[in-house]
Amino acid sequence: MSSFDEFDAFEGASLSARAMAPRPMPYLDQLNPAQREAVEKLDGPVLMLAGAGTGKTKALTARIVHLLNTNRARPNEILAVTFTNKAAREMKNRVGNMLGHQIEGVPWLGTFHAICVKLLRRHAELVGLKSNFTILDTDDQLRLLKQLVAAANIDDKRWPARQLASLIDGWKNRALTPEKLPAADAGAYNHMGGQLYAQYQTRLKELNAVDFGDLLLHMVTIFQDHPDVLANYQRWFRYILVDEYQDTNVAQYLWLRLLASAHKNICCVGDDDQSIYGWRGAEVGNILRFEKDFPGAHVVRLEQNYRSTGNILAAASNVIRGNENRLGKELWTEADMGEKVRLIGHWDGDEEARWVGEEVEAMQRGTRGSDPKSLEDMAILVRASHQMRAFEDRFLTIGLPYRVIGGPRFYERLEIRDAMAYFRVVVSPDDDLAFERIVNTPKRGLGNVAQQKIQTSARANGVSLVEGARILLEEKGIGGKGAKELGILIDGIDRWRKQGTAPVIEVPLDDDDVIDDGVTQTTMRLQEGHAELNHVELAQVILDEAGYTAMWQNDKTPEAPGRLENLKELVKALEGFDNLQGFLEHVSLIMDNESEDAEQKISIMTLHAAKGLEFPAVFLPGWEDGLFPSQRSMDETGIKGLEEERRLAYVGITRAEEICTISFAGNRRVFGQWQNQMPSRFIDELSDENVEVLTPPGLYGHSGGSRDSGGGFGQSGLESSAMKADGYNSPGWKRLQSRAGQYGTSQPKESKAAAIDLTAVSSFTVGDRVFHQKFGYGAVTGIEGDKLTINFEKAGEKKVVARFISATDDIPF
DNA sequence: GATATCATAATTTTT
DNA sequence: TTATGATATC
Repeated sequence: MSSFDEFDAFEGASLSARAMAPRPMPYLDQLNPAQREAVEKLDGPVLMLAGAGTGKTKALTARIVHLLNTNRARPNEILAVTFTNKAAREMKNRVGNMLGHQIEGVPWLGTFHAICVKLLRRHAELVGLKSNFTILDTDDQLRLLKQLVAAANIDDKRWPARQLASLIDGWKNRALTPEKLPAADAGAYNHMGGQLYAQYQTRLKELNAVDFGDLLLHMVTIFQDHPDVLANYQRWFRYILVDEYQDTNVAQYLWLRLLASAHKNICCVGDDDQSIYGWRGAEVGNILRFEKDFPGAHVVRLEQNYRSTGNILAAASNVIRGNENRLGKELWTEADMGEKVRLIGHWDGDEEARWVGEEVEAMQRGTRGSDPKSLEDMAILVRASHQMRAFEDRFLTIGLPYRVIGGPRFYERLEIRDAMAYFRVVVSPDDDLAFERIVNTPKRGLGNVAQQKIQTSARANGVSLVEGARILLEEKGIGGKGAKELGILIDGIDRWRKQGTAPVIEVPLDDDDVIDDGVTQTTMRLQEGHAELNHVELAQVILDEAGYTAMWQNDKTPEAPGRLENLKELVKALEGFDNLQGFLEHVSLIMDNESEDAEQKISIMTLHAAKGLEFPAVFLPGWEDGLFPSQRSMDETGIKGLEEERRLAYVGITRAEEICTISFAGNRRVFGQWQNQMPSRFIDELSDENVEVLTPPGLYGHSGGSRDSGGGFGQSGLESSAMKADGYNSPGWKRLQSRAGQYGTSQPKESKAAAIDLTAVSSFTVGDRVFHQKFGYGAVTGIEGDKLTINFEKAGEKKVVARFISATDDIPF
């Protein structure tokens, strides 16, 4: 409001005065003093220490807008880096909204990796690559390493290639090229580490390929070895912004420091208390050292939290206070104290899952002392993904819709990588890794021996695998079924390439993010005229004619339908690109997993995956020493590891807005063995006065008891009042229903018996063969209300709610 | 070259 | 316990 008052004052002024008036800055008025300070201090180094839920994205986006608004920089002179595509997308959207779409956007806002790809394609030749290099996924990387390890005659039992991969990864994170590798590191992996690393890098160059780590490493190398190139970018990027600075590794740090060293207009945003990726190479030291790196740095602390209640904040603060190495921040809030953090112990992990399930349902009904909550408003955050299983099993049994966040990303899935390998072979015939991947997928009768022959032939003739295979066939080096199939595949590759190719011409690059540094390529290749098939049709043809689609259609495993679905999605995603090549260049960096579905579900994810998210109600199960904090973490990195675990605890608690429930179990099955568990040491670090201890049902007296424990309640005062407030006539229930109604598809999610799907129940009888999304095929062995007992072929006997089951017959009875 | 069987290892995973 | 990967066997 107030900003517009100012603006209105010009209404009566002279035209010239009005024309020269500064642009209004309404975005500044929405900031608190600390945020505003961080936004307005535009020049020189700034460290924005932003605690959880303190509005750092808001400040960051406002800062970008302010840079533009004050004419400090044009949109393409701002470099803004994030770690995730999601964060980049959100920032782009918010900048766009603030600017009211007056400009097209900020072209150099993106992830470290995305920006480095863009830069590296311009300067690829400086590190011996062509600008159309491919980005290898971890699969390809591992396959390549395995070959090198085998060639070096190393027993990969004792020295798994995987281990070498993570060593190399670590070196790249630390910006160590093979030449710079310290002797101590080079001696790792049976004294061969350094040597194999060098060989790996050589091989990558031969393949015109890079891995994720190379994207940063190559750019650092280029900047270090070519001061002229660096100087151009130093001039070009007048202002630099960095999100999640506590997560930067050495390579990213060097990259930033090189770019910022001239003007030092760098603003880093982060929270040392949320540094949880040390094991991935992140250096908390980077943020702790900022003021030394950039003398005279302006440090701003964002400490007002807009997310959580007082109790939650206080409990979290007390935990994190246990860490020695921190810059120190104290979060505060204007919000009420709210409910205390709830703490509860259980007999074992199953009991814990059962209890959480009941709590979730109670919260849905609104019988937990607060308004009814949607499942979308709740999350279960675990330390390790194997903890999810108990919850999934339980939720399946009671029919509670859930969603697991994380897991393999879309482009990491087997079928997507296979499909992309086909595309790669067609687009770049010398992509040996892609060829290796698909040569016998689907099965073509080309096993180890045949593949070895292809390798030998290729090497002997100094050509790619595809050509090697062609020669091998001409020389009749292999015979039988394999030879025939290989011939079909090679013909197919030739044909597909022809069908998808049109004449190529060079056209000037007309892009507002071109940097005029004299080195940049100023033309790009464009397809002219018409190919026989457009790239979307081509993709479909490739998958069909290669027999890849058929392979999954004939597959009887429960995953097969989903995989076909994913393939369809992949082909559809192609529509957003001009050609296959363009798709392949970007896909590994941009495809993510988010599929929005209409149904309301509770989220289950790891604590790591939860960073940056928030939920009204959060469950934190498994707070037991050894599990959380993780024993391995403490064993491997000692106090450093423990402190990172503690930060993880802090991250977990601060995800909660209103209700935070911590739980632990006294017994847990670890690798099949029952183990006694001690409550996590972090539990005792919670401040007493902010915690309410709940008593679990069943701990005293009967053990666990029946599932339908609408009557299993009775332990705390909350519940007795909850019981009274229950019933479908209560205001809470009505609100729940009306809210559910907004989402069209979803029926009111059960308050127990409320939503039994009678048609589903009646449609099954004992003995029916049925299909379940997760467990696959099975036979019905019992029916009990809306729950079916099913003996699954793969998963064994389970009790599952009928609506998750579909009949395998097509007869709809 | 494909299938069955056995040994082995087992956090967290932004790109 | 379980999932995965390498060897043994057909």
